[in-house]
Amino acid sequence: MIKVAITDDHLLVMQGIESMLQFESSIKITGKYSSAEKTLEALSEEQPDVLLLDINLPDINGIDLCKQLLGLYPELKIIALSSHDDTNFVKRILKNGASGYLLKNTSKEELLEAFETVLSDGQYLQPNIQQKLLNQSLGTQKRNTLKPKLTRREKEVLAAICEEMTTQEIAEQLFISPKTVETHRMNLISKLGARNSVGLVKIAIEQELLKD
Amino acid sequence: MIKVAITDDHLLVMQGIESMLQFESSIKITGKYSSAEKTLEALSEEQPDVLLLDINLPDINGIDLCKQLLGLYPELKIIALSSHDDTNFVKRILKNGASGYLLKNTSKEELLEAFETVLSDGQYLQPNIQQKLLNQSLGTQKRNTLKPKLTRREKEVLAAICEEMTTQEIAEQLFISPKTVETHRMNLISKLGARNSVGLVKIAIEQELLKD
DNA sequence: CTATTTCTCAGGGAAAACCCTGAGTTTTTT
DNA sequence: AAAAAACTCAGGGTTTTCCCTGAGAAATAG
Repeated sequence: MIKVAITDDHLLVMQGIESMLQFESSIKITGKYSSAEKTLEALSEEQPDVLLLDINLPDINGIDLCKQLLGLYPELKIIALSSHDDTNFVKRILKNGASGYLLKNTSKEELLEAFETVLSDGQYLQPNIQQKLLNQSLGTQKRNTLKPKLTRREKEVLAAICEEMTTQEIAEQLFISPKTVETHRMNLISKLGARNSVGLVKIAIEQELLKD
Repeated sequence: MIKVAITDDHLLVMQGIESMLQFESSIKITGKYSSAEKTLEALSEEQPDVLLLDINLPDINGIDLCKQLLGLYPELKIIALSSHDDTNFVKRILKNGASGYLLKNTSKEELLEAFETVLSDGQYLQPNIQQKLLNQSLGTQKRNTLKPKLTRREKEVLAAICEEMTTQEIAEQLFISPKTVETHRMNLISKLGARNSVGLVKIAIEQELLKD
């Protein structure tokens, strides 16, 4: 008997999973939580074998919650649930200890297979996501997924530029010299291939560079 | 007996709705479609009274599908389903004929109420979304309230600014003096309430000021 | 511990953007 | 035809951004 818990703020998804698994005698749903807080609270009482965890939670970032939970309960297997198949996202959450990644268009069969895989210490990814990750690591990708890596400071400066702040204001906000802000701005323009700050903002919005 | 169909590429959501409504004798789910294409195909055979339509479909933009369906079947009531509560998004889909908007964290009671409301030619919005829209229209928001009217030239200049062009370049492209371009830029900043060109671009993207 | 990356800062100059005022011309609306 | 709105341009000044070089300190990765 596998004990499964679900954390998702979408009732429909919760219902969907429950309905899918209701006639599976090997599965028992031991908990349904609609927020990170409730999950933490409930797991302090009793831990399931597997937690299906929605990434887009209202209160906390799903990745942080994942990290936190695994720190508390190293035996717990977490399968990330998401609507998006962004590979960078997948990589991030897997790096933070999740054992699997499922899109919400999954099937009962896939769910069951995922449970088995992660409980025998494997890692379960949906085939198409696996393919994508593979392509990415092989460089077989088209062009668009060239998501440049920005450093912490660069992200902060970029965010401030997007807020229509001037170099002077950014410097004061970050407690650094205006010259340093300029350096970051120039590095950003160079890294992102923009011609000026306007291009920076466009790229930041398009590629969602500031999310997380 | 209300005939309800669902279009959503997430099996879990589909299952969730079905499971929620399975014991409602007044509701009959007449179709479940995982893509826009399948929906169009199926509705050409038989139309439901209400269609629960996920906005984020793989093949077509949900808003376009909504418009298309209502062109074909004016009697059809469409309730948009989404994970996001972006008010601009809500406004857009309602303008395109949808009768309701529900987040995926809805409940059975709300679903049933939504069905009733839209079938009696009303418009159903979740209370919190309604509140948000209200606040927005009351000017409780920063700059999103008014849709500023831009002149032909202003749109051209704005578009060029968004292309990362300098005043000099824009002047050459439009065969006008750089001074004139500056004037337009200043008028834009003033009209749109931006602090600089970066703000201009952000607003242009957010509010789709350059579409037509 | 070492190598690499990131973060920090500066000088100095060119270019672009920002901001005001004022004003004639053309186009559109009434 | 008159009024309003949009388009045009300029003078003249301030502020900000852009761009280069160079370089030490701190944090991170191997």
